Amino acid sequence: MMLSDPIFTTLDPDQRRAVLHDGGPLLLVAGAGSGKTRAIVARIVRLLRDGVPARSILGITFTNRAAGEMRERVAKALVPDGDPSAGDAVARSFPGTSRAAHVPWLGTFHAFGAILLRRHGDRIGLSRRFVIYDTRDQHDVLKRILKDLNVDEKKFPPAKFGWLIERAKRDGVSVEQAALSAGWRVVTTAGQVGKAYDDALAEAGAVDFTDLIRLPVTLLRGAPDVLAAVRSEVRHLLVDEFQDVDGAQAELTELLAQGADSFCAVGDEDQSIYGWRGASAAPMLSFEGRHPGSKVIHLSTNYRSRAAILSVAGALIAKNRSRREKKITPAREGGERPSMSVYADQEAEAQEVAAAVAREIRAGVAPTEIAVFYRVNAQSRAVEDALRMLRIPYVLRGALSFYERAAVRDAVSYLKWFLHPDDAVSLKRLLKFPRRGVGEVTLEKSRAAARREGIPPSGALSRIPNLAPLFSFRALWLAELPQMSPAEALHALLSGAGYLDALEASAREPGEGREGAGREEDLEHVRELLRVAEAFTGEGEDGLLEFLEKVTLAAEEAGVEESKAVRLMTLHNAKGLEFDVVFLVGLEDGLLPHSRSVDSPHEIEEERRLFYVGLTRARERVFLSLVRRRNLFGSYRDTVPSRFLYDLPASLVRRTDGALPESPPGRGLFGGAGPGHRVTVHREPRYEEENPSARPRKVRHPVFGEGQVESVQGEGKDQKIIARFPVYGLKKILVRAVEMEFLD
DNA sequence: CCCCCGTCAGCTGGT
DNA sequence: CTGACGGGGG
Repeated sequence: MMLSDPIFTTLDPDQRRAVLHDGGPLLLVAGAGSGKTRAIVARIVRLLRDGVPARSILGITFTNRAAGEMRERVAKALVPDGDPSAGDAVARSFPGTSRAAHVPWLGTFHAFGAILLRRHGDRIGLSRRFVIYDTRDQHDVLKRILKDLNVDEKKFPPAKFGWLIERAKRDGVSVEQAALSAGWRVVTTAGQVGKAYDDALAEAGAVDFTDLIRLPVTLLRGAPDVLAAVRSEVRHLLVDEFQDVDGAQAELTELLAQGADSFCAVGDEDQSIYGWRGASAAPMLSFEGRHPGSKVIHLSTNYRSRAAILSVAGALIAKNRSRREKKITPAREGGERPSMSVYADQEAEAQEVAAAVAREIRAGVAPTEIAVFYRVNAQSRAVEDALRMLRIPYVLRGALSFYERAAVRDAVSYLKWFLHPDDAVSLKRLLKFPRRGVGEVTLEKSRAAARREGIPPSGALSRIPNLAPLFSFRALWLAELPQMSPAEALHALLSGAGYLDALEASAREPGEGREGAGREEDLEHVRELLRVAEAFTGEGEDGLLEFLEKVTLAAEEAGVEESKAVRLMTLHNAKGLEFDVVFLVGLEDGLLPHSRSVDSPHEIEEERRLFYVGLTRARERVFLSLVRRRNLFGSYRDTVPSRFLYDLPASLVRRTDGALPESPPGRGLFGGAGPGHRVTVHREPRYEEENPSARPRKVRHPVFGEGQVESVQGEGKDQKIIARFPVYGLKKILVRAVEMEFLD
C-alpha cells in the first residue's frame, strides 16, 4: 500500500479508517466540513491503487457539479505532477464515451439511471432513443391531459398531479394509492390522470426524471440476467449525500450494493434538506439494521469553520429533536462571532450586504469566496440590484439555469423532436417559433387520426402539408447524421430547419425595442449552446444522445464560471459548498422557516437544518440579517423575525445594528441568558390582567429590543401583549412563543 | 390560426 | 409587480 502519498498522509485517523475499510458495508457519518470529499476521493484512489479496475467503481453523487469536482480530484491524485490541465481534461470528458479509462464513473442517480435505460431499456419496451421530459415538459403533458379529462385546472393545477405522480413512482405505489395516502379526495381522477400520463409518455417515447430511477429498479428486479450483468460491472459502490436519497434511489442503491464487493454510503442526517421531494434519512439511520456486519465511522472534526461559527451552528441544530446527538470538534479555533443585523426593508438589507461585500473584497477576500444565501429565488433580485449598483460582479447559481432559458429550450426541442418525432411536447414547442401555421387544433386532429388508424403520431403528422418541409429536411439530416459531430449535427439542424435564420432576422428587426433586444439575447444563448456542443466528441446519434442527456440533466450554468464573481444562491443550492464569507439574508418567519412549512414540526426541523447548512458553509465570517418590512406582490408587509434566531445564544452572536437598543453583555439577546448574569425569563406572564398595576410597563424582546407595553389580550396560551418598540413601532406578541424579559 | 390585450392569480426548494 | 390564460378581432 502506497500510504506515503500525500492524499493518504494528510488524513486524520477516522478518515484513514474509512479509506482503508474493506469488506462489509460502510456507513460514513460525515458532519459538515469534516473532510468528507477528501475521504471519498482517497478511498477511490486507494481502491485503484489496490488494483481495482476503474470501470468497476461506481460513485453516485447528488449533483453533476459534485461529481465533476470529485472526478477532478481523483484525476489530480492519480496524475499529481502532470499537466494541470490534464486533470481538467479528464474531468471534462464525462459523460463522453471517450472518458479516460483510469477514472471511475462518477455521476448522479439520474445520469446513472439514464445509462442503464439506454443500454437495457429495450427489455421493458423503451426505445433506445427515449427523450427525457423535465418538469416543464411534464407540466405541458399534464395540462393537455387535464383539459381532455375536463379537470378544473384552477383547483388541480398540473404541478399538483406531477407531484403526486412522482411521489407514486418514488414510493413504488399506484397513483391512486399515492392520492389516498396524501389525503386527496379525487382518487379516481388522479388514477385516470396517472394512466393518461403514462400513455402520453409511452406514446412520445419519453421518460420523466423519476422514471430514470424507478424504471431501472423495475428492470433490475424483473430481468435477472441484466441484474447479473450490471453487478458484474459494478463491484465497488459509493453513494454520497445518503441522507437525501428517496425511496426509489434507496432501492436502486440496495440492488447494486447487494452484489458489490464494497459499499460505502456517506451522509449527515443534519444536512437532510430534501424531504419535500421524497428524500429521507431513514435508509441512513437504519443502515446498521439492514446491513448485518456493517461498520459505522464518524467523521467529527470540522476543518472548515472557525469555532465561533461552529458553536452557533451547533446550538442551532441541537434544537432539533429527530437527530442523533453528536460531537463536532472544531479544528480551527477562534474566529469572529456571526453578526446579526436588522434592516428596514430588503432594499436596505441588500445595500448593506453589497457594501459589506465590497469591504470584504477591499480587505483582500476573493470575490469567489463570498456567497449570499437566501431561502427563495425571488430574494435574489434586491441583492442583484445592489451589487450591480456597486459594480460588483456576481453569478446566480441554480435559479433559472442556462438550459431552462426559453431559446435554449426551443433549440433543444428541435433536437429532441428530430431524434424522436413522436415527442408531442417538443413538437408543440418548436412550432411556436418560427411560425409554421400549425397550431393546437391541427395537432389534435392529427393525434386523433393516428389513434384511429393505429399508427404512431408522427405517421399522421407527416401528412400535414405545412409540416412537409420539416419532415423532408429531417430525412436529409438523419442521412447525414452518422458522419456529424454533435455540434455539426445541431448546427445543421437549427439552420436547416430555419430556426437560426428566423432568430437572426428577428434579432435584427429594429423598432420593437424589447422584442428586438430579447431576441438578441436569445441568439446569444443559442450560440452558447452550440459552443457547449463543441465539447462533445462522439459521432452520429450516440454523441448527440449523450449531449442531449447532459443538457437535460444538467441544472448547472453552462459556460465558464466567472472567476471574479460573488456567488448568489438558495440555501438548497449551498449544500456541499464552502466560502470564506457567508451572508444569510431574510431570516424571517415565513421565509426561514418558510410559511408552507410552519404547520409541521417535521418540516420546521428540515428548515432548521437548512439554516444549519447555510451556517456551516462559512470558513471565516457569517453575516445574518433580516428586514422589518418585506415587499410581497407589490405591497409591504410587516415581518416577524425567524423563530430560529431565538435558538442562537446571545453571547455567541454579535449585534451590529446601531438603530436598535444594544443588549447588555451576557443578556439574552436571543432568549438565552449569558453566564454571570441572572436574568429572569418568563414563558408565562407573571401578572393578571385584572390587576393592571401589577403588569410590567416594559418588556425586552429578543429582536425588537425594549418596548413599552400598551395592553394585554387573551389569557393563558393565547395571551398576547401589545407593545411599542423604538424602531419597529407597535407589535402584537404571542407571549408563549417568545422568550421575553419582563421589566418594570 | 395568430396576435393583441385585458384580467387574474401568484413565490418554496431541484434532478 | 410579473407571467399565464382566455376572449375577441384580424
